[in-house]
Amino acid sequence: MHSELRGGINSTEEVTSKLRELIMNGTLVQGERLTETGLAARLAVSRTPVRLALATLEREDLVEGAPNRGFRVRRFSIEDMREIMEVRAVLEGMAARLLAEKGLEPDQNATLQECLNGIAELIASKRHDPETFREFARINDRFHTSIAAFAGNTALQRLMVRNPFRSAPLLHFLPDEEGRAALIDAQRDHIRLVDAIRKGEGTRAEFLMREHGLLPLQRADQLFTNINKNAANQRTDEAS
Amino acid sequence: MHSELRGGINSTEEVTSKLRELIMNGTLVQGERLTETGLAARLAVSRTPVRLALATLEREDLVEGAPNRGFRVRRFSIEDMREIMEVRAVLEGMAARLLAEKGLEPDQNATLQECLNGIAELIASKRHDPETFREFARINDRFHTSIAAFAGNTALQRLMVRNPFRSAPLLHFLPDEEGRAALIDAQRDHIRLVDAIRKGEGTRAEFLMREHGLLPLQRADQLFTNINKNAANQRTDEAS
DNA sequence: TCTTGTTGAATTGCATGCAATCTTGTGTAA
DNA sequence: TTACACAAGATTGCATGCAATTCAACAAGA
Repeated sequence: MHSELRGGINSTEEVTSKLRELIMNGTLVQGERLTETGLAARLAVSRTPVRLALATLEREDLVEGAPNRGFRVRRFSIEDMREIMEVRAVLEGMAARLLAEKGLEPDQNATLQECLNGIAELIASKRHDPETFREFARINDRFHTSIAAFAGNTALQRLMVRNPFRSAPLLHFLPDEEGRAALIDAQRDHIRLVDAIRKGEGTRAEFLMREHGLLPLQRADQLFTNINKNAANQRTDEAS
Repeated sequence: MHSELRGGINSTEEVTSKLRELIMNGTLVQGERLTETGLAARLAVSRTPVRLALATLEREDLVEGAPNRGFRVRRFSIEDMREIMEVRAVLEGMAARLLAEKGLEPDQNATLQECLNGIAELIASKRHDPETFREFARINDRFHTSIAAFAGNTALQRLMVRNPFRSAPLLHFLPDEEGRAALIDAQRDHIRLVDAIRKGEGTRAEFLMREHGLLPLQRADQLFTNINKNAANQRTDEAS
């Protein structure tokens, strides 16, 4: 009974976010079996909140369950991630368009500008350590979340909050140099995006955002291509 | 303990879909309080599956719950419905674009054609009774569901299946003549949409679908305008 | 060696008890 | 009459027991 929990109003919520975190940061490996009793013991609660939490996570597509056979951590293939990002890109594009069409309030404009400035500072600092990338992820998240919130469509906003996939975590898989390049690319996109929104150019904003949303995917492809090339080269080497 | 249930493998699923149905068809009124014990008694199960079902429905935005204060049926304002439809229209537009870009398999093409033919028959029959509208709703649903399925993005498909709002039910609120007009409009949209998909014109398909998705909204606005006009006239009458 | 049947342990799904929290109705004081 | 306080009833949230199902290991037969 080592209480890894305690601190929230109700257990179910605590368990849900704790599990979400454990899955997202890889502590619970993809495909791993999740038993109610096991998790209950680990989190020092009874099976009831665990069961509730798992049902919630199933709706978020973080775990998948079969009747009478419990749950396991969902496996995400590259193809799955591509699909999720495509959907996200379209939804975020919609948010950008709505915001451009509606116009920015002064404080909203200021918020976006803060994000631009923050990332600009990070780039100017020329650092490429993990902390820099985490800071980028925070600002980037705020930038995108803000646009979704400012767009004024609560149904859209809710959908995006629940769709758990953010692109930033992918940066961790890139080597430092590439990570820095990705950061610069992202900033370039952000600047053009904010420009379009400020000018009320809805269609331009929408498609800039779509393209921006697929940016990490291109890098993933690139990574994959490199990996495949290496594999191919190795096979050629072996054959000779 | 009048068993309104029994017939499925597990209770939770049964309760979930039963509740979904009760909410959708209006048996459970918007804003109505839902007590676990009440529902459990009504559906002849214990509180456990009811609790799980309510958690699921909360994620679907059909009910809303507050900590320690249970759940109530969610209230949908006109504005809420507009927002949901806008999101749906964008997602369906995406599906149409993907399908157009990917190209139709022969059997997929046949399925869409069947839908077109079915609705054409309904229009030709010149009937405007409730059964005709229900049949339209069925075919219409199949049409849209098929496009979502054929698009080949499972993340998108899942999102659309879970977003419970379909436009067809709104037709019930329209007088018969308007309903028939709406049906003709929809068919016109469908034909152009399928044309765009067949020709691989992704952008055209996407925006036709967006416009099509907002069609019931325009009619709702029209209805509302009429209602308001009536109200205004009555006020003028009273004043004179 | 591979397939198939069987048995026991593990696990899920549901029911229910109990404490904590909220709601509601009544009484009291200003 | 209104505002407030308080207590009783109702309801939620969590823990846990029990039956039904599934899983795993092992043995028997092809």
